[in-house]
Amino acid sequence: MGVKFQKPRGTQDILPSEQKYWYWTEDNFRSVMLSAGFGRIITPTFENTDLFVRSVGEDTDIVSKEMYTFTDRGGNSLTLRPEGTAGVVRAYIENGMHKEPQPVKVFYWGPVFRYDRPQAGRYREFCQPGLEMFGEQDPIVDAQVIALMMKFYRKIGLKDLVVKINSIGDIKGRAKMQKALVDFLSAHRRTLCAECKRRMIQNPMRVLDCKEKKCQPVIEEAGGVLIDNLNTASKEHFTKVLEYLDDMGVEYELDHRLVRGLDYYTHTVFEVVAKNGGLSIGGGGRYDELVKMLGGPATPAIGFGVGLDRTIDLLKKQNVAVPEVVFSDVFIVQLGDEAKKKAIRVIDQLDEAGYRVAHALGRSSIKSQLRVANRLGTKIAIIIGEREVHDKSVIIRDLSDSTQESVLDRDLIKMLKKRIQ
RNA sequence: GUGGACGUAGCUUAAUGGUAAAGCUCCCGGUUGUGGUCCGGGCGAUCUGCGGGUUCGAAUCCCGUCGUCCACCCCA
Repeated sequence: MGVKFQKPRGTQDILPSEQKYWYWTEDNFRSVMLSAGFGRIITPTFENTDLFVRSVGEDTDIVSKEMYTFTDRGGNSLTLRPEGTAGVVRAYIENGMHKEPQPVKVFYWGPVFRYDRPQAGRYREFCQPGLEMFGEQDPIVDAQVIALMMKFYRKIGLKDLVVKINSIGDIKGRAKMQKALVDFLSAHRRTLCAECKRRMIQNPMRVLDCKEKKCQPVIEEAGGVLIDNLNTASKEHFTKVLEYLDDMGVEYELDHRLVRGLDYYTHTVFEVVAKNGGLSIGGGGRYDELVKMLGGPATPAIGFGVGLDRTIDLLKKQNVAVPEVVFSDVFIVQLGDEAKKKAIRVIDQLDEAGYRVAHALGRSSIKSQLRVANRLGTKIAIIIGEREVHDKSVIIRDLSDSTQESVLDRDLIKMLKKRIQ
């Protein structure tokens, strides 16, 4: 059979056998968020293109070459969200959430889209849970948010992670810092690649992202230039954040080259990676100017996003045992027409009692039905044949140890409870 | 966006110019109503992602295209 259609490049089918990882991470994420006082928010999967251009930044890779942008029938330019923050900030402003008690704490879970060349751990549609916290600029929340993110990773069972962290300063110091950076880069312009020379003028911070070999020595130093030129307030903020992290026992690693691919960040930026290297599985930072920039009141804010697909890849790589999804507690086997009718009644009864009931009513031989039960991994089989119909009884068989007993219909639930706690 | 490898039944692979194999899975059976192991049998590639070309003849060679993976880039 030739397959006519295949999934679009960079997308994935996540089959039932994979779902245990999704339930596991989703349940944990939700409980970590709820217990920390975050409320769930669901925003549209697509927004006006301009929202992303303005917030993420025109000269970022995301906006300049990775967005799924389309024109709808009304002629509006819309874009499938390439990240989670912009939409939440828009919602915060649009719904007047700045009138709610601050800080406002929300979390989300959903797909994001980037037109990028697929690779292991890199998809065009991927799942990105995250949180945003508005209205608090104290460095303690930077540390708390990072700690919360690590708590999630710890709860799902990941080990050996480290937070890479840096500060890119506040907006007031940005001009001076950028000038120092540009001065420094200009002095070394001959050793920089063409792209960097362009970025130096358009968006100097982005030069730090360059991986061009010839630029490396300069960039290495440039990171130091940034840190050295943080203004006093920014330095203080960053120092406090690190202090709090030390205090909370969160393991971090300073990375002066970390500037992140989105323009809206200020102060603290961070990414999480496995200690033995690999892709970053989550990241975030503070963005104190974004709310105002998008038309809201000046509001400090901070957030992070988790790359769930990569997180799950890492769970597998680290052989973390996640709970199996139980598809069925009992399996009903029926033999003959009358038994089949009785089976339907028993299925209802057990369903009402809260059991997950599996069956293969379309099959007739006991062998084939038990084979299915075995394949599903069901612990208990309930066998109903002609004899049981007459005796008003059923056979309860424990497939794990091959013991079985005949019980009267009216004792079924009671006897089942003994075998399944 | 750049460079490279790869693409055979649901899955993992074999066959490298001569009319597509195997294991697993799946289905059926191994005496009266009992699974997992074992044994026997069967379904399964409208033919080797798709389209074109070279050739008497292609899964095997060439081109294009789609997809996967790797490196770069970027990030989640």
